[in-house]
Amino acid sequence: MTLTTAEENYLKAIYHLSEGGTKSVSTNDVAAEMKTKPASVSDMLRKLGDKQVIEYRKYYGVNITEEGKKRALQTIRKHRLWEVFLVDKLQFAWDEVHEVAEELEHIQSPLLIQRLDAYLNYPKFDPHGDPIPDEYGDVRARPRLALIEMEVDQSGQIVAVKDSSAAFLKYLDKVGAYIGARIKILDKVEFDGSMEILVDQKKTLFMSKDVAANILAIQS
Amino acid sequence: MTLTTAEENYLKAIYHLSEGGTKSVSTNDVAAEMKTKPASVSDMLRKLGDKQVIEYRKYYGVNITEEGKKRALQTIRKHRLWEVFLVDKLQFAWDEVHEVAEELEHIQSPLLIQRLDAYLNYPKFDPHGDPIPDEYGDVRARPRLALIEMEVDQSGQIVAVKDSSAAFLKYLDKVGAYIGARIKILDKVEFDGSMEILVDQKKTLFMSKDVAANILAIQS
DNA sequence: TTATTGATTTAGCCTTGGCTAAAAATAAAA
DNA sequence: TTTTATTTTTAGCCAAGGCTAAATCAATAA
Ligand SMILES: [Mn+2]
Ligand SMILES: [Mn+2]
Ligand SMILES: [Mn+2]
Ligand SMILES: [Mn+2]
Repeated sequence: MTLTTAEENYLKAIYHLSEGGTKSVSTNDVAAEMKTKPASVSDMLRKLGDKQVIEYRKYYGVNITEEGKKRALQTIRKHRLWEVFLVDKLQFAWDEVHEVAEELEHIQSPLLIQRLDAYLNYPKFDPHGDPIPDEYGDVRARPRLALIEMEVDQSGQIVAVKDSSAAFLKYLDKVGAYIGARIKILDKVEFDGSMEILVDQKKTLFMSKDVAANILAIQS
Repeated sequence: MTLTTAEENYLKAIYHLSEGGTKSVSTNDVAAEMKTKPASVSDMLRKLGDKQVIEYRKYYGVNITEEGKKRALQTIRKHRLWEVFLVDKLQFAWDEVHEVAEELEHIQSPLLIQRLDAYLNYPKFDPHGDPIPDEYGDVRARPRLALIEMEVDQSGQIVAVKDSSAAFLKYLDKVGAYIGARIKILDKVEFDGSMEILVDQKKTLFMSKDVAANILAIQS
């Protein structure tokens, strides 16, 4: 049973909103995420329910099924592989890839994805640090935490961003934060939650709590 | 003014059927090419006429406009660049690329195509020997003729195929004909139009007139 | 326990791109 | 010139994905 482009986009949104299928999702939340109206979402949920990729009980949100999770992860895999291609091979900036990948992820060709994966040397993470599921939908997730959750004097390495909007990514470029950077928390300001971070043992960075909440790191 | 995927496909079909905009095209011909019904074509022709990419007079075929030609050539450019990518970078066989390129050609991103073109080193021909229009829609076409039009003892080089179906391309692979091969006409059989060809000064190939009509060469 | 409110669904409409069957126009034959 | 055959268009229908407005349900407050 195949999904349309619209259905794939909805399913991906539901997967993300449900945090990997662990919680149920409301019609209104899906509408907000998809920038569409709740009435349109109700229609689509009925269709996705018919196709068994979600479990839909009227008036009580939806839960993604195992089959649905598998489908969503396939689309996510394609999205992230294309992002790697755009950045590594075509010199796109990491803030320029999302929209294009949003289209490319719907190209139907298992051979294409298999070959692309090999060509990119089986990458494990996309340009934003998000893990790329393998062809069976398995994700080798690293334990990550937001900078804002780290304590003063703790060290680590930036591995991903929570917000992949162009605006945020451009800001990170400007201040010199990037995935792979080694960091150390120098100070946390009680008053406004802002932080002072040492990057690569040489550069000091001040950031608001909003920024610190959207940078993910592993501790070391 | 933007075209939908369906409109782009129709326009491309009309461009090809009109032999680059030189002749007008009938509703039935478009229907056959698009594997759809004449009634559906009538509808679409009205839409394309409204968008000024064709000139549509009811009951008398259509002619593609200058604007339409430019649009069609952009789509053709994208199709052929993707085919080069699939063959050169992802190791697709030349008979495996068409369907995928038929989807990829509709991805909307001028930057993507510009970067892809550079990445592929500005190729001038696709894997089937068809010329790739530049970003302004200019095509540097080589004068080509079908093997069947060549005379005994004439020499040349295979530069393209007229039929790009998987079946035909697989057949060419099997018998060892390929784009770039140097050839010489050894014999033409009056009775059935079949031919005997010398490939690369060493291999002799017998082919039916149907095959010979679908291989294009430049004379030398 | 009833009334109210906020979330959700239903009803009805729109556009795109298909289809079939019927009507109409053109082209060909008598 | 009239009839016939072929091509093309029109009319009316369908499914997918949107929308707005109205109805309905569930949860909460009174
Ligand atoms: Mn998408
Ligand atoms: Mn990403
Ligand atoms: Mn296409
Ligand atoms: Mn080609």
